[in-house]
Amino acid sequence: MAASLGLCHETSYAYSYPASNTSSSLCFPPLMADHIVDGGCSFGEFLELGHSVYSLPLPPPPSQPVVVAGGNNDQYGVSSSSAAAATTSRIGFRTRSEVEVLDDGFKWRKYGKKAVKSSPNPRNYYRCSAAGCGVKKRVERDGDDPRYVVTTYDGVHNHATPGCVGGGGHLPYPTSAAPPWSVPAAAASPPPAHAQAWGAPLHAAAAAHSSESSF
DNA sequence: CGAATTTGACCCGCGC
DNA sequence: GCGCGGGTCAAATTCG
Repeated sequence: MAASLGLCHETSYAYSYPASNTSSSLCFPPLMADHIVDGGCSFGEFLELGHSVYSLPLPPPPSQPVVVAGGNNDQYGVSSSSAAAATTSRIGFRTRSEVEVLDDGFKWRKYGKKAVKSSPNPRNYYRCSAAGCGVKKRVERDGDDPRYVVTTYDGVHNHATPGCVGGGGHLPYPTSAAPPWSVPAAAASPPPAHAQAWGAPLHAAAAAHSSESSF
């Protein structure tokens, strides 16, 4: 199983997506479906789900449905946002990693670093370097447990990652097996059987990840 | 030489 | 209205 890979199987995810956006080809870090267990999913806070911790930083939309993948509300909390958020979705997840910059297939350019009060660790700001793509992400070490890195994505990529498109092979899963959050509106289907494989290559990041076998 | 990173300053929004 | 905190910008520096 994923744990044997010695990778970031302790990953927490939180994501909210505009239900209207179904055309985006998103490739976010691997989700260890096999590690996602039960947990009363609630918005606005991290959820410890077995080895994984989920957080849903955005408040639940008042009327939009929460699209859940895997047929299990406790597995994937993909919340749809209101119209106002149709262009600004936010996804947050916590990953146990020694490196802060996880290789998710996209090319990020750092544009800022800031010490925030909510955390003793500085927060780094990255922007997708792809032309026309305004997706941003914030990366910071978890104040409670520095072993974890909290990453928050802001926005939706309007392009495929080099690893997502055929031939790239950068990401740990094939495009056809895009993770549920890549197709929010239709995410009510179970994750692909090979979802576990998503946990494989976070490449450099993965290489630097601490071995989970000790935990 | 070009691209990416670093770092301080500035701007904006929110709470008091 | 003021102060604080968070986020972004832009110039300088560093690295490939």
